[in-house]
Amino acid sequence: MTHSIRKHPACQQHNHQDCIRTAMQKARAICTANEVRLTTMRERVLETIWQSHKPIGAYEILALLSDANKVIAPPTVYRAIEFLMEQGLVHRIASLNAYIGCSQAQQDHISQFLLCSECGIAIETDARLVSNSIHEQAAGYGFVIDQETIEISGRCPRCMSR
Amino acid sequence: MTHSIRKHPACQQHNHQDCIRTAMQKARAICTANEVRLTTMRERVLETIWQSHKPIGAYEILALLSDANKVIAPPTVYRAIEFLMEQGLVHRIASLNAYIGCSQAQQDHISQFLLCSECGIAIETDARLVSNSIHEQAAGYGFVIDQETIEISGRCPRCMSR
DNA sequence: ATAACAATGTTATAATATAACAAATATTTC
DNA sequence: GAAATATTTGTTATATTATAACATTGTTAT
Repeated sequence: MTHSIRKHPACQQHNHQDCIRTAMQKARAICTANEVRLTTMRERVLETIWQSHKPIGAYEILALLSDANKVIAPPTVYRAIEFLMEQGLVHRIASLNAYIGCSQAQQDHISQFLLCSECGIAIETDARLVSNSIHEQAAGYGFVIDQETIEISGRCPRCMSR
Repeated sequence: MTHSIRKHPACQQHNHQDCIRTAMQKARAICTANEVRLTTMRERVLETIWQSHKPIGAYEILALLSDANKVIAPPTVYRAIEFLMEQGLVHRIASLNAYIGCSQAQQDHISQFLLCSECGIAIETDARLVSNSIHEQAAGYGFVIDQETIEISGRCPRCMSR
């Protein structure tokens, strides 16, 4: 039996405005539930991060939010990112020093990313199986896990077929 | 049937000079085999990285190799690190912006690290099982893997039993 | 309205990493 | 072995990413 290739939205033609809208709605709901404030600044940063399915750097966010009238300083962006990560709305991609919107916010999950080195896209996948292997092995060493950074770089299906 | 906890050398009392000596010998052999030059500078950087089982930052290496007589500049250290990584003698820990000696140099392997947030120790483990799960999942998305960054942070057995 | 708290602005600087070109050191070729 | 070539290291400058510390503004509760 052959499985067909699962297509991740990020790698397909899609109405990205919907992605953003959905993400923002979810974010508002989560912040309400958590009784924390999704301020204008935090909302703008999250929206900017969701601009694409590619991880974005803090200074890139900064540039997009700044203009002649209003220049935003690094701490403002980093503080918003910190907040968004605390609420599980954003992940940090350590291997790229960049940030990406969480596509399964609120659902308790272990994140794992497939990062295309050609187009830059990040595919967040369910890492349950992978995580099980990791936990098993860690347990073998008496190691207690706190956080898992699983970042896989390579080429996405779209870039492969070109 | 219960398995006993596997003890990683890094987490045990051991003669660390032996670790260093063995690593340096292996390094020399690998560089000879690869027909590349393990110069004095590269050797000193590798030796410094092997000073402990904890990932070390580039600027920390720099400080250890510099003194009043001779101040070493960043590019020197970064170039040595680059070389050592190319030869598979050193790994970069993305989540810490730090470097660690490879404990299974030359053996073609996928590295995975258990990083203790308390004592800083890094345990390199065989990631074959984990990697299988990852490859399986990536294949499901039509994603072709190039490099795997698997960094697990938590608490090592030694710190747990204190 | 005022106190208390939270978020943002502002300035400065820390930490990590690389670019570009010059000098020194090895290696190869003759 | 000397000249030509390639590799490595030195040097200076600067890019990139991130945080510290304190002032100001905005929000919430009393």
